[in-house]
Amino acid sequence: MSDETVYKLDEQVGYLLRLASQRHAVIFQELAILDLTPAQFSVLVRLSEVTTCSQNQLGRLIAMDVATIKGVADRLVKRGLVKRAADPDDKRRSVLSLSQSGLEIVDKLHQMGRDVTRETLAPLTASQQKTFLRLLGKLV
Amino acid sequence: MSDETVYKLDEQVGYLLRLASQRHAVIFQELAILDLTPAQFSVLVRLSEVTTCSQNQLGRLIAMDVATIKGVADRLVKRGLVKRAADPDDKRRSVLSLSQSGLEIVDKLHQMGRDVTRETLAPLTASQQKTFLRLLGKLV
DNA sequence: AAACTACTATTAGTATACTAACGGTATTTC
DNA sequence: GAAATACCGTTAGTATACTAATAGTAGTTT
Repeated sequence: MSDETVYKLDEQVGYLLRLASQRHAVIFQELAILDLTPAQFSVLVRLSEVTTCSQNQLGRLIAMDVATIKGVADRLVKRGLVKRAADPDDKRRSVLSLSQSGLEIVDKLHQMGRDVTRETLAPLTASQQKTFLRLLGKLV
Repeated sequence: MSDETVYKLDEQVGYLLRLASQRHAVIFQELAILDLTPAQFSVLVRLSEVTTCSQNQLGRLIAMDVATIKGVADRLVKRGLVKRAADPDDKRRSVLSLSQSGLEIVDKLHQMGRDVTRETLAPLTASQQKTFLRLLGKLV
């Protein structure tokens, strides 16, 4: 006889993380400006913080694979929210920065991000929200 | 002056959920038998619980889109872990069930799932783990 | 300076995860 | 019993997210 209880899929972290991410994605989509995705949002916000950055370096700053950041950046450049330029000092690099349109929506992005977080955490009390974010932060 | 504090990407639920999911995916991959993915794992475990199920219904039981479950089921059928049969009572439906090979690994799946969860939650104390899972469950 | 190593970005391939549209089948409603 | 509605699975298209391979560039070591 094992001391383990019956295995319940609905109690596993990985499964619950997927469900929570799904719910967050729905909320994000409802509140998103310009039909931005969470990944695109992260790129824009981080880029506004660092002003200028090589593509791979930016990926590292938001935990995105080089192949992933490539695609996300491509779409943002195509939409005119991000500029891509050659680095004069290092021919390997392309330097990313926000375009004028990108710069103009930064404040709206922050407000939108706050709304998404508020709505996502709404099922929890203020104190539970603090606890949850603290513990979630430890798992990263 | 706003009463809101500065917007920090690293403190937003959505961003943290993505990072936590990434870490979980890495751990899952390290401990996975047969190179199973988390999605495939969910299908197999749920299918072992219900024995038999239509494809779309199974998707609903693990919060997977009809288009998503289609792809996941296809790969599992191709690998011989899942059987797909026509429903004699409803010509629209295809009925899914575990194959012999699928049935034989159920116990290993449970053990593996427990290991993944244990490793993923390792940064937290036992009491924190309970709290975290409870709060995460409220966000689903 | 040549060799080695490390980093840059790109590409191809796979696996989720969604939307939207489709044709087929069941059920309900009148 | 015919029409309307709902559900089934499939397909095409888009967006993340990874691996692995590649070519080009930069730095380091000898």
